[in-house]
Amino acid sequence: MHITADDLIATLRDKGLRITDARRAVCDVIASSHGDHLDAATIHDKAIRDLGTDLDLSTVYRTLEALEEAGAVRHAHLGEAAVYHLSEEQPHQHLVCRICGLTTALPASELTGFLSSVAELTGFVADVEHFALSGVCSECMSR
Amino acid sequence: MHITADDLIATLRDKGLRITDARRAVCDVIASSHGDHLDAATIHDKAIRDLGTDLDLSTVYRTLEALEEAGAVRHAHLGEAAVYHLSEEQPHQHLVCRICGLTTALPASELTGFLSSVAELTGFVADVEHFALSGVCSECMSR
DNA sequence: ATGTGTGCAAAGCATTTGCAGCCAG
DNA sequence: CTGGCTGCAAATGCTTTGCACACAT
Repeated sequence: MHITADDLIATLRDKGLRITDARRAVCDVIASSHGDHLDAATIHDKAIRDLGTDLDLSTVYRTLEALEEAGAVRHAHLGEAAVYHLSEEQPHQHLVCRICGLTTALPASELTGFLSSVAELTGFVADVEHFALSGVCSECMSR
Repeated sequence: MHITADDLIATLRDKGLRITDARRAVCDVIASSHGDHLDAATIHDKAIRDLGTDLDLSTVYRTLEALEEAGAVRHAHLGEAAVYHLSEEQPHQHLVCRICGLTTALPASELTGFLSSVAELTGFVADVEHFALSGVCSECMSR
């Protein structure tokens, strides 16, 4: 099932951290943006606009850091800014077109074979999430 | 065969650009660091220390940009700073350990199969060079 | 000559950090 | 109460840019 904002709050509480409006807001935004990958600035904006919680951008970063340490959230680098998402999401590789900038996802099924052979060969356990695969999408290729 | 500094200079000249000491120095450093991936600051340092050419860091960036536009050089993101290398180098995927920071290269043979299936499936032509694959190396895994 | 390339300094971005006060526990 | 959390502002690290002067062509 989906991770809820309360689940994230509980995670923080379990770490012995205090629960504040700012942290609640960040948890809300992340939990409700299920599937999307948001950067810190967007999370900040959403917290202010959608939730009416006035918090500082640095607090967003600090909260994301705490959630990441707790293992509830991960971040990836798809472009300029780092994007954050729930750890529970299924592994998928992002394909970012360097021409049009469009991001598409590569099904996990295609990845497992590749990753296991990498692990077999080098012992390296890759985290495909972390960096996008840069390239040119089919649309832009045909131009 | 290896690309030489003169080849790079010629590339710039062919683009109608002027040849200066600063540009010569950047070309020298890149051509002679064959195989290595250097960031702008390192190229800057090497130009000053090894070649005695006193140039500005911004000039390094501008020259790299020109070389990249000409297709002679490419850049990749392995960590904080972007690293630059000759385009002629054979494709290889970098595996960067998130624990110890060590970078190892993945043989091209492992990649081609994966990449062609990605292309087949999605039409996306990936540039594996551009981003490293983040993960945990075998050393750090066993700890 | 002439406009391209340069150094310098300052601006941009995303992110981090120091600090004094505030509030969750 | 009391220390963890916050906002604020300033600092960071990489990269880009504006500008007046220098120099390759």
